[in-house]
Amino acid sequence: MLADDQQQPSNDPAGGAPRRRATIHDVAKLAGVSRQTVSRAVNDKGEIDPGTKERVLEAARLLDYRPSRFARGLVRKGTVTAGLVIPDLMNPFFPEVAAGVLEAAERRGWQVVVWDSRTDEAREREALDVLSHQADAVVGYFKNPDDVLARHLGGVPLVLLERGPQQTRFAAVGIDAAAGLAAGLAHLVHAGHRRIGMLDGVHGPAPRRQAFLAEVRRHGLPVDEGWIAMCPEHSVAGGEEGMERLLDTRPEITAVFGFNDLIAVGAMRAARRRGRTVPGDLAVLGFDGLSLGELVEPGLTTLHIDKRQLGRLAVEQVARLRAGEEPMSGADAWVVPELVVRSSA
Amino acid sequence: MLADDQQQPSNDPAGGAPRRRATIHDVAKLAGVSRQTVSRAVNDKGEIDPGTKERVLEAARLLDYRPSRFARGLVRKGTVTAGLVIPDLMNPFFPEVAAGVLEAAERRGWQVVVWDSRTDEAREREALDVLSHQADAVVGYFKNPDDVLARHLGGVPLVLLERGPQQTRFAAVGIDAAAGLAAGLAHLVHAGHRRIGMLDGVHGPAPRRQAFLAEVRRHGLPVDEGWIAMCPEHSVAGGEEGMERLLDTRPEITAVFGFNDLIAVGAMRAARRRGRTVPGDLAVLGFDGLSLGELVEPGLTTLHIDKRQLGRLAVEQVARLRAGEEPMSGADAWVVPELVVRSSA
DNA sequence: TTGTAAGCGTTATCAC
DNA sequence: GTGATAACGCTTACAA
Repeated sequence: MLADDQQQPSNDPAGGAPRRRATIHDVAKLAGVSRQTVSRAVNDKGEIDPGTKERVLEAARLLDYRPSRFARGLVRKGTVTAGLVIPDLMNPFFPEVAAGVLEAAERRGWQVVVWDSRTDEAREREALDVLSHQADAVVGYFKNPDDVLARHLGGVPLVLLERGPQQTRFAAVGIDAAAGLAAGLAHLVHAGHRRIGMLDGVHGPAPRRQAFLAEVRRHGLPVDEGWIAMCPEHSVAGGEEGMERLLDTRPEITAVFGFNDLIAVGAMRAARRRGRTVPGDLAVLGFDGLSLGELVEPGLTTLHIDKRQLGRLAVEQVARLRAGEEPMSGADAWVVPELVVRSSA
Repeated sequence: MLADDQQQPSNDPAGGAPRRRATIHDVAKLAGVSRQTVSRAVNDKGEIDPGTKERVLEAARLLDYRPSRFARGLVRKGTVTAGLVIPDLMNPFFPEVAAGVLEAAERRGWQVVVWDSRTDEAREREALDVLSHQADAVVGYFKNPDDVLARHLGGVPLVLLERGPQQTRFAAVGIDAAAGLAAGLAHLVHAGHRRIGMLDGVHGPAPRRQAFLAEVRRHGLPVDEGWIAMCPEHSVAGGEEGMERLLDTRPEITAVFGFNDLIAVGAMRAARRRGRTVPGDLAVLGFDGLSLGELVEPGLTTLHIDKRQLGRLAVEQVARLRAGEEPMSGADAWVVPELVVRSSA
């Protein structure tokens, strides 16, 4: 049986030059039947004599025959491949989004080709150059502006992750940063904080920062761009660095909102290294809801996002695009963060 | 220009039934040229009049034409797609391995289709059933035994992650658990521990446990299966549960080795909840080297693995298989853990 | 510069 | 049960 062939370089019966892969034709010839019969045997349809079938399968095994997915795809429609572009596999946030995408895609019988762009705009473009040829649709995180994306997309449908409708002309799924920050800042203000800073991420969605600013002002608290420190990267180290800087320029803050949980954790570490206690001297609020937040001490208070759901939604958008339907917009295409209070704030 | 088309349901110029996708033929007809000319325009080869090219491109845009990747693949060889089967995207270990795979694959110009098996044997088989048709090779983590894998592989080359040569007839890349545990236990023993338990993972590679047992015995320490508690899952929660049990049955232990870092962190938490200090009353040693280990308190002492490298190696094995070469074996196909001492042990 | 013809490897249709 | 024959959508010679 074909199945029993386990030693891997099973190949090369003649032991010669690196042969081209066997085709259905070769198998047919070797088995002394027509290509059609080979097809029947390999895809085990009925309408074939068990004996012939056996003979064909044996020939196939001998030649290490595997049907060409291209030829097959050409003739059998229905194989859908989606591209997924992820900026940073090391940030636990994104694998979880990816899990949602994979889950939803699998449910639809789609495959997913994954690319790691490492938050690099040039790499994003390379990803699109490839995926635009190999995928039926693309979902992902992109820093490149709409027109650049379009140029490298060659007409393939695109669903942007974490971009609001006012930020792109493409279909998108996003996070309701405003709602999240309303809850988050209400919590901080309620706890008595009036001098609240932010640790922003360099290449992330601007809405987090805007929502922060809006909410702070709505509460009538003092704030300006000086209260916001940029983190060079969306990591714990980046958060530490940003916090150091913020503590230098605005030592009076009593609370800080981190662009994401990694940055927030970095902020806690930096603050404590500077001799500040958390939450005593400095309250820290994160954004993401990584499980990491439960593990650090004190536990991280954060705006939890259903990342899997974000991924699932993205796939649903793709499906709509493909069906020629209007993509979801507004609240349907949003995930709303939920405040999870632990000890850090 | 084609590129400027950004609104997404751009489709459906006639506004009718859900049309089939336009082919090169349709474009040729609309532009009033031959298919060959369309091909030239789309792949912008030279040898074409700028005017016609423009006209063709316009027609293509109008029809929302995208070349079929199948037809293309059929005629242009060289598109390689690898399948990657990952057991648990929520464990930060695996995204990092995946990153290594993606990195190496990209460098070779390969694409990677990712599947999340969620450590489920049935799902592994489903993944293989699909990937065996859609991928040129598969790498991944599998619980299914060799013969089952072979049956669902249909002859597609497979590279197993974290299986030693004595555990599989397939090509594989592994972790030198023995070397790791030698270093790890030496450290614990040197620190004076003589009663060391282990928190094992249910469906993980057995070598960790075997190496643990071997090393403990080599040091002449008391140990039997009772010193090893099974964790129901490879997570912090699983580690907590296992530790609870171990503390019940073997309260005399002064140190514990965790199957992976997540489990080790769970062990720390459970131990402390039980009133034991770490490392004072209980030393904890992990295995993986997740960055999480630096963030918890106390910092987790662990056997650090270069996960990216593991992924890269796997891709290299695939390349060898494809080239008909002998896959690497022994030390070449191993990643050696490195002891990272922090405060937990 | 452009068109014609011949595959690429598979499956579906329809005879035999 | 089995085998021609015609697609499938594209590219690559080779002509024109």
